Parts: sequence; structure tokens; C-alpha cells
Amino acid sequence: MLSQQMSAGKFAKLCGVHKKTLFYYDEIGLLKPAYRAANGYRYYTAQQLARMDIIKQLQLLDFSLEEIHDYLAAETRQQRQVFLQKQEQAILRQEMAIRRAKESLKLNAAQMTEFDTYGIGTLFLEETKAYPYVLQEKEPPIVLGSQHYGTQFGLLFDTADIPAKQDRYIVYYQSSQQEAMHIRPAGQYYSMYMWHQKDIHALLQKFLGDLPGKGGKTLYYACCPLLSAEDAGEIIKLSVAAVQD
Amino acid sequence: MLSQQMSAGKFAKLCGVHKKTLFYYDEIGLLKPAYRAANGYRYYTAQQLARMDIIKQLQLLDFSLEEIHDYLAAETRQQRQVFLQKQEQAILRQEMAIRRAKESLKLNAAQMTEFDTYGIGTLFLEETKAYPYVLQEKEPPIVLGSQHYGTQFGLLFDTADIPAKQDRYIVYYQSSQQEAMHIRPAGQYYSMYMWHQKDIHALLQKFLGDLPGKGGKTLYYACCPLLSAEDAGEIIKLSVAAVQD
DNA sequence: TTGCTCCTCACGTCACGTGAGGTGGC
DNA sequence: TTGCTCCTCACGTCACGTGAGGTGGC
Repeated sequence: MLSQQMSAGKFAKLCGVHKKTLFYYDEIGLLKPAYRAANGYRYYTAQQLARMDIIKQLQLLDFSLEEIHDYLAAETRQQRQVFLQKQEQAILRQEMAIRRAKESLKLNAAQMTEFDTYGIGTLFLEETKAYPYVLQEKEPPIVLGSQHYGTQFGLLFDTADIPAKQDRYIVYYQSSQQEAMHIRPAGQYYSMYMWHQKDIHALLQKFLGDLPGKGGKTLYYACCPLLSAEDAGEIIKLSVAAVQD
Repeated sequence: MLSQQMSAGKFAKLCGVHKKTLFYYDEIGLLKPAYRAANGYRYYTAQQLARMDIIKQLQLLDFSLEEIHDYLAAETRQQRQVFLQKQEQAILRQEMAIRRAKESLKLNAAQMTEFDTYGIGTLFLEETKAYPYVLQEKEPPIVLGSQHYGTQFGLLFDTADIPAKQDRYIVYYQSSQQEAMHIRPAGQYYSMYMWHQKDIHALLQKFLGDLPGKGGKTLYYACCPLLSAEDAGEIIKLSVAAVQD
């Protein structure tokens, strides 16, 4: 029977965790050694590996140690099942977050290389896919930020308005199509990266002046927070459809 | 110009963060107020929201605050792009982990309901899909644990061996098909949940004795760590193909 | 004056990790 | 005896959160 027992170091190696982790689990009562010698030495048994195994599995499911403790203390399997179901929700939320992060990363990386090839103030023609977007109905906040609008967001202008006044709308993309009432059509667009410091109006007029012909009605003003990363001014991307609609 | 400045509380609300978060960012030098009054009051400007916006975006990409600091301190866009690329790897790893967690959760939930309907010692017939698995070539560790083998793992026996001796192999499932050299075929299986305390051999013989006829050659012994969750003994699931091969 | 906001300590949280300094077993 | 393992403090880390106690502006 004693041959089954092992010291903290051995048990830690078998479990694939740091010995200090075992000390911590002992301290919080999550996994106490089967036997404590008079000199303070901790001894674990092979059976305890099963408990550690559950702990590790639940950690992969993003349980906190306290939740794992409650799980293990649950009387019935029904109770444990409730824990697992709750966790399923959490995992799904995490999955959404990861998906958004991936999209954002992809978009930003692509935009960086695009920006590096064209730089500021160069007009270029690009082919883009269609994407859905949502219009902000209520009064917009002072500053546009990704915390409100997600990865891709900006303003819409009517090109007819530019010479005189300006009219704003806030756009924000959504992968969830439920809210997306509008679609930016696929096709060729004239685009230019610009540096927005103060006067939007001058920027827009410069852009329209550079166009080789008349473009689409809608002017897309996209914010590029990760491109900017400077204290002074923001880098933005202006686009209009190349074909008149 | 002063009208652009706002107190910590207002700026926090605008950013959607706790005021204490601003204090912390100030302390670590990630986002310092634009102006500090003689009485110690912090004042922020609307421009600083852009920086906060980058911080939050990068946090969504699972950057640590230190990494964000380095990102923002990077001189060139090329350097920043390197950061983003590194992060892409991290995100992909996370995605894998989530996928495995989801699979594990699904499997365990299904197994719990199955176990609740049949209980221990009841033979039942089930239809299962094919799944790939890998054989452990080297000497197996003393105790089977999910940390080595993933969500689904266990032992393989040859039914011909049972009456006399026992021969073990360790199985472990993989969703990545690269390593999976073997396949458990789809079809009908006789299965039974049992409580494994000490004598495996007696268990296996009982199981084979309960079968209504001769089953397949391979006996699957699957470990169910999350079903067990008790200190004494483990719950396992035995299966053989219903059709003789 | 009241109520609100602002500040600075200082300590808590989570799940450990990292030494320092000392003891015990072969 | 040497080298290895074990122990217990105690403090560090990460990204904040939580009061306590006091000040400042309208």
C-alpha cells in the first residue's frame, strides 16, 4: 500500500504540473495529499491522479479552480451536468470572441500591406467583396472607436453633398447578418489612404478631385485605428465605387 | 482647447472602462493623462480615445498590456506587423483549444445522459459513428489521464485473450487525422458502463458473458473521468461490435 | 452646506511562480 | 559526506477591483 504512495515531486511529474501547483491545490483544498507525514512530507496515491485529471479537463473548459471545487463537491450527476451546460455557454461566447479576433487580425494585416504598397495620398483601384453593414440611427458619440463599432467602421457621405455641406452617418460591420440592413456591393472601388487631422471637408474634396471620372454616390470613410497608432491624427481610407450608379 | 479636456471619470465612461483601469494604465505608463493639474487631477483629451481604442482592440487579440505597450512603441509599421503575425499564431492555438474543449464538452454531456439512462451493469445496443484513433507504441504510464490522451482514451483488448491472460494497448483519439492510423468502424456496438475498482479481468469476463452472442474481436475499454468524479474507483465503458468480424 | 467627484494609500484577487533558507533520507 | 528532495515562509506577477479616508469644486 505504501508502495502506491509517492512524494509531491514524483506526483507532480506524473501529472505534468509544477510542484508548487500541488502546494497551492493543497492550500486551497482542491487536491490534498492522501497522507501527510510527521515531518510535513506530502504523499499522493495513484488514485489521486484521476482527480487531477478531472481538474485539468475542467480547466481546459475554462473553469476557475473554485468552480472545479464546486463541481467535484456536487452530490449528483445532474448537478454536475448543470455545470457543464453553463460552461457550454461560456465556450460559445469565447468562440465568438476568437472568431471576431481572427477577422480583425486578418483585416488589419491586409490593410497594413495595402497601406505599405500605396502609402498616403495615392489613388488606387481595388476589387472588393460585398459586405453587410449597419447604420447608426441615434446620435453618434464624439469619437469613433472600435469598442462601440467592432473591427470595421467609419462614416458614409453622399458625394453630391461634398462641395457644399457635409452629412454624416456611422457605419459598422457585422458578421451577424441579423442586424445588417445594408450592403456595400462587390466590385471595383477607387480608394486612397489619407491622414485626417482636422478638416475632413478638405480631405474629401481633394479625394473627389483626384478621381479620374465620376464615381458612385456613396463615399466610404473607413477608420483604421491600428494603422494610425500615432498620437497625432488618424489614418483613414476613403473609397467610392468606380462605376457610376 | 481646455474644453476638449475631461476628467478621469468622464473619460472612463466614454471609453467604457472603470476609472481604476485608467489609474492603472497611468501607473504602468500605458496611457497617461494629457495633462495633470496641480491638485493631482487627471485630464484626458478626445484624441487619447484613439489610443485607448487600439489598446482595447489588441486586448481582444489577447495581447498582454506589456505587449500592447511594445506594439505602440514600435517605430515602424513593419515592426507592428510582426506583432500581429505572432498574435495570429496565438489565436490559432486558442482556436484549437476551444475546439477541443467543445468536443470534450459535447462528448461528456452525451455520455452523462447515456449513463443516466442505463446506469452501471446494463448491457445496451448503440449505433456509433466511425472514429480515428492512435495506438500508444511505447510503455504506457501507470495511470491513464486526459492530460496525456485527450478527451477520449482507454484500452484495447482482444476478446480471444480474455479467458486466459490480458494484453493492453492504449488508445487515444485525435481529431487531427495525421497521426490517426486506426479506425474504429461505424456500426452497432454492445456497450456497458462498469465500475472499475481493482480486478479488470473479472469485469471483462462478466461483460463478455452478458453478450447475447459472439461480438467483434476488439474490446474497447473507454475511460470516463468526468463520469467518475468520485474518490473510489472509476467508471468505464466497455464496448464490442455487435456484428462478428 | 450638500452632494458629487477627485485623489492617494493599501490591501485583495486569481493561479500560480520564484527564490531564500533550512531540513531529511539514501 | 554529497547530492538530491522535501519543507515553509515570503514576496512577485498580471490586470485590475475594492474599500478607507481625505480633499476640491459648484
